Amino acid sequence: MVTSPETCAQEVLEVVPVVMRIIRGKMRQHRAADLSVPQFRTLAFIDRNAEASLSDVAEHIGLTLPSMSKIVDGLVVRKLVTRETHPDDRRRMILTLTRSGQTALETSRTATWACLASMLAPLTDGERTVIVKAMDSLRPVFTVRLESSLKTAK
Amino acid sequence: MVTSPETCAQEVLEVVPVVMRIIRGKMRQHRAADLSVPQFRTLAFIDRNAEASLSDVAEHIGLTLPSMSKIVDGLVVRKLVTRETHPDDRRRMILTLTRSGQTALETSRTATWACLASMLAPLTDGERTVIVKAMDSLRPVFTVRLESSLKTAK
DNA sequence: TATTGTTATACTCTATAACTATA
DNA sequence: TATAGTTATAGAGTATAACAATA
Repeated sequence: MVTSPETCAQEVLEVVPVVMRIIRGKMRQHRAADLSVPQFRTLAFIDRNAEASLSDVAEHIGLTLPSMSKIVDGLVVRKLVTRETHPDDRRRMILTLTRSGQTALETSRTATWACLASMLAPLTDGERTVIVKAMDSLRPVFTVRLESSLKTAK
Repeated sequence: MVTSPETCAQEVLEVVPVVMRIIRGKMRQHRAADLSVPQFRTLAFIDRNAEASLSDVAEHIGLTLPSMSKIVDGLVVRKLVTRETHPDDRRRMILTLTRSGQTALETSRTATWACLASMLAPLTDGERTVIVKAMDSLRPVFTVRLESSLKTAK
């Protein structure tokens, strides 16, 4: 079976926005955490990358610095993230999750997983396997490369 | 191979937002059309469903009536859509694409397809086939009926 | 001079509540 | 009364441009 890039693109363009809308809704629905998708992704990145700078996060999430700055503002106000200046380079910020931030991330992640999982449960194992394989193919294609800014920063 | 709903959900939750962000960027990038994703989806729906009402569009895109109304406002101002009252029920709107609207839709669709296709081109045929199959599985799962939530909201 | 980040400003997207017009 | 849609209002997400602080 041959699948042209065009056909594949068409399918992706049709389905991904629909899935995205559901994910967004699910996340907002969990009042305990109440995180938007960008907020969730920001917390997740900071969790995975200790002492990340604002530029690191912005680059990975794919936002401009001002946009990222504003999102982090909100997270700091909600006390989910702390923002300190780096002792060795006072231009840089060191972003860290607070205890609350870790909890919010975990709560949101678990609840959203559970919701999505229940939606995916009616599918067959085979279908889910295909979906996972598809995601594994798509991930590197659409992931912004961090050209070592993180590593050099550390 | 067994893939649990949880594993599948995790993968979807991780990859879909990344793909979505690229799609959004690509769409905005084509200055000729310059459509946001919701605008694009709205035009596509009106194109597929002649004489759609505002409620029809809102329900299928998954937005509230005021949100949809505002999006359509913008499209009407840009002369991509016409908004007329239905002769048989003057509460209803009849939404139709203008010539410009058809052109904008086609331009945006083609350009975005081409961009995505070029990103998907390095994958193997097999990988693309898997992606298409995955999208076909995901589509019905996430194409959710919103009537219930809309009605209870009233 | 280059880098990191913030502020100012201006959009779009989105929701809820209150309203109008029509049925 | 019920339905279709708009207006009012508010807040988040996003971008560009201009700026400040630091290196």
